[in-house]
Amino acid sequence: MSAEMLKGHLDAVLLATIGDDALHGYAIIEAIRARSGGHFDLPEGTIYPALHRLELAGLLASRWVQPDGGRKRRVYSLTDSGRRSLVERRAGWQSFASGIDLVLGART
Amino acid sequence: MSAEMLKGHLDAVLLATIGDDALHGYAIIEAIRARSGGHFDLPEGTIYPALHRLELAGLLASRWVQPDGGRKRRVYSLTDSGRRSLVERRAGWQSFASGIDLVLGART
DNA sequence: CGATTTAGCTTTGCAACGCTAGGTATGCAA
DNA sequence: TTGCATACCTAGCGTTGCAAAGCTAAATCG
Repeated sequence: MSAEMLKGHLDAVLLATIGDDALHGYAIIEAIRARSGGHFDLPEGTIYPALHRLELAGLLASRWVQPDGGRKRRVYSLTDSGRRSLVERRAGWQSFASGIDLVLGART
Repeated sequence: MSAEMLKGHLDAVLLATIGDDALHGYAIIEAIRARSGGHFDLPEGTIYPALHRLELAGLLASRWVQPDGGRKRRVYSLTDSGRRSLVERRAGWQSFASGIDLVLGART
């Protein structure tokens, strides 16, 4: 599932997944898979450009980390602006979802 | 609201709005506005191309109707394939929405 | 009657975005 | 040494919602 449905909601997913942690791209992919109950299994070509986009927009900050044994990772965390945006997007999602629910007559 | 969120869900909205009725484009726009509780106020440039797309895909059928007084309207109704697709899309939406809910930690 | 508003349909072209597909590089186990 | 998992990056494609513009016909109002 999840063909093109994600459009416009990926940013919220990323921001929420990172939350108060500091995660690198690969870990984010796994976290999304886990936390969505297997609903979302997003490819790298989706995640990495999106992270760059969010960093450019000032919602994420990144730094390179060299763990003991293992290769360098780029680790992302929310900026203040990102935290604010997450709150907005959560509300936006709920408003949107209730609108769709009404029209589809689902979850009434 | 609803900047680009609708991407990938418009077809379901249209199919569900038409349902067992036979509606023309303008009426569909108003019906969506009404049934969504004002959440969605979609412009014509969104609706009409989408209707054509769905007709081309065989999910909708259209015919021209000349009402007593008033100008000609193009009236759409679901085909069998469209009805089947609606069922799938409803399920798809619920699956998708519950995935997002899980990740966002909303509506838990 | 003329002017404006509302209903009703169409089309062109843009911008955004998720994804496919390809590539690079590192560490570890068989 | 082969292979796999980890980890990152990017060019380019296809879809899609939307803004903008235009057209026609009915209704409303001065």
